[in-house]
Amino acid sequence: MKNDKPNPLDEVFDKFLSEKSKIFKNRDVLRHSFVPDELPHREKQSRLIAEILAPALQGSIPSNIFCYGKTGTGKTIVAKYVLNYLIDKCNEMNLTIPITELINCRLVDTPYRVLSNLCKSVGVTVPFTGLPTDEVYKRFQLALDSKEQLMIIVLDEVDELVKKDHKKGNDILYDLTRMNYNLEYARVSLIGISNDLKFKQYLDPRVLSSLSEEECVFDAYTANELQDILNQRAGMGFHEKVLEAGVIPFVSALAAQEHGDARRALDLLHKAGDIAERKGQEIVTEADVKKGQKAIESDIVSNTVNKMPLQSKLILYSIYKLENLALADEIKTGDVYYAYSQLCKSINIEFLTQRRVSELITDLDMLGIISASVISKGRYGRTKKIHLQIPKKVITNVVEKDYMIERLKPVDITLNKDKE
DNA sequence: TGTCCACTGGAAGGGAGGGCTT
DNA sequence: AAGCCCTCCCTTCCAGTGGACA
Repeated sequence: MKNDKPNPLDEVFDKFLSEKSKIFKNRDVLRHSFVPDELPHREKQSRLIAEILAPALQGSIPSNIFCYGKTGTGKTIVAKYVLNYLIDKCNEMNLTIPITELINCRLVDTPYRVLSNLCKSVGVTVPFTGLPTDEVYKRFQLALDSKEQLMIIVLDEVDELVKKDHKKGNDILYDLTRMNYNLEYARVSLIGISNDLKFKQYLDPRVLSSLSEEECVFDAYTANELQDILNQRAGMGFHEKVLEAGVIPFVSALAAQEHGDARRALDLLHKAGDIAERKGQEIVTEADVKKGQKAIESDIVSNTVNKMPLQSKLILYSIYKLENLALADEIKTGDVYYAYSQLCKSINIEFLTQRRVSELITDLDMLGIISASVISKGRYGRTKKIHLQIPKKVITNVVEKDYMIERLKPVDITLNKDKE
């Protein structure tokens, strides 16, 4: 398998395998998916959820719970933590262990897929498409009700399910929240998690009342609370005295500015450790944190842009080209559409309608890649005022590397008004 | 004060590509 | 093989809108 010539990659792997990390004791505990034995500053929420789920241990039907709070405020981890604890408790007391299923509705974003995941967790396989949703629901219900058991379903980012299709999203939630009425032996409890506080307004009142029988609010962490969380994880994840004194307060302060996002804080601490390690340092400094922050931001943006479909890249590229024009002090939807259609013509591909382009512009805005605010220009109509929000370097590094876009580099873009 | 612009954004539906049931 | 259903991406249609201008 090996030839005589040494592969330079050997050096990388050998070094990694032979040397113990001077920085990390255990990297995994710094991942936000890791569930520690204790959750600082989430005792109240853990207790509340545990109290709501506890009756299930005695065979009654637990209430559905709706948890909400901003990103990185510990909603998902608290749900996982309580469920793990519940399972341990059942083990300890020789009780039937509940089936638990955590579904992230950002990834599993249609009623069909949610149901097919639920089917899988009760041992039923369904095709990834082809069946009527009703049929998948029936199969799930039948399998679940085949014996006395409790199932706890956690729908993380449940708002995504409803935002995508109000009617279908509400229907599936209605069915799941009311499922207990149709079950003879099994019981179901639903935990809905959302970071969109406006989400409730999309919900059918019937769904809202049954989903939020109990509510659990997660406030943003303060800088001090973040420090406690980071200290706990750093103690497990880093070797002793590896972190320079100011590192944790600095990371906490940065994350507190980002509306108290613990996930972000952990990522940043992890990244800073990585940077220090790669440089062969023995301590992590504030400078590493600063570099880490830049690297994280740049990674996120580049990845997002890279994964976008061609049409969105072309729209983004049109905005970039327009921003480079001296006249483009105020880029409007119409300008972008005109520029975009020029680009499409130059590489001989069909262009989308303005309605669709307007929607894709909104998507880019949601991703934070551009800003697009609706403004009125009086008798000159209503439009979106558009600005690029990412460094132009990302466009040249990522978008221009797309093999389709490479073909149109020489094309000159003009503003809509220039054509008259 | 009414008009009118350049859109926005909701709703409905088409059709392609996938797969199931009968 | 036919009929049906799903998702995804898109089009078409159209009512609604904020505010500059006549």
